[in-house]
Amino acid sequence: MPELPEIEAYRMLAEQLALDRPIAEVQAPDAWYLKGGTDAASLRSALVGASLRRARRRGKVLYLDADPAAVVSLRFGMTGRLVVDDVAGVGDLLYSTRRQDAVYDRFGLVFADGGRLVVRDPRRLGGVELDPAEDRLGPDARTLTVAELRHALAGGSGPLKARLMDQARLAGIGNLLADEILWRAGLSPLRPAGELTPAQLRRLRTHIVGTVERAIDRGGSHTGDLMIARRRGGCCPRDGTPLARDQVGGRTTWWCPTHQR
DNA sequence: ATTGTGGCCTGCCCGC
DNA sequence: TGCGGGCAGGCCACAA
Repeated sequence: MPELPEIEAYRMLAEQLALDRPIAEVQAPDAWYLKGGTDAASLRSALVGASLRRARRRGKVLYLDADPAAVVSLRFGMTGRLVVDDVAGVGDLLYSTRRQDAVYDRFGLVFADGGRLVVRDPRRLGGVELDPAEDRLGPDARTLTVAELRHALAGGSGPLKARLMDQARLAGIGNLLADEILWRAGLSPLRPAGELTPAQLRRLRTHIVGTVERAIDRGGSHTGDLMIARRRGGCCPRDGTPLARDQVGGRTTWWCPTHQR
């Protein structure tokens, strides 16, 4: 599903293909998909005649900066893709259908040249917002510092994994990346978030940034080394221990009780 | 304030 | 072989 690495691919696609093309039409056929009080009329008013100048990303949110000034945020849930001129930002998406069907188009910008930027999301778990509040998200996981991580985890009594996936504290980590990061860092997903030693904090920060960067290079959050074992009967690729399967933060969590402490 | 839970959405997989 | 109940999880509303 789209986590930070997939959204980064979408951002690059938008930067490559969608900038500086005057917008002729806004397609917003699904009012449910418009969030934060946004409606189709306000989107048209802000965007028709404008052009996109920049595509930014913070965590799992893609921001399109338009000129005259307007910002559109795109969230992709777990099955959303970005498609520009029929070029998809990523290939297969875990848990999403491979069908490329226009009935799943939830939002679109039609350019004056006839091309199109589309959010294609079968399960409608994503959303579009005009001029969103961007400070609802924590610092981006790709460029996370130790100080930022310390602050994100401070005072937390809940499980470490739940904090890592809290987008308001740390933006970009989803369920698959969280499992992979904690597995690589050798930390239990269940340990209290606020009780890491300075050395563990540094180690975790290294693995967050490193795992994210590697997933971007390798083409997605499903490319981690733990992923092949993330199934019933799966064993730890590092030490062969049968993996534990728990619900942590409401999410299915696969982890190694031997080397994750 | 923080933490936990349920529901939304839909395609697909597994077991009967 | 066909069918239907779970399952997947990002995110939000809500409860404690």
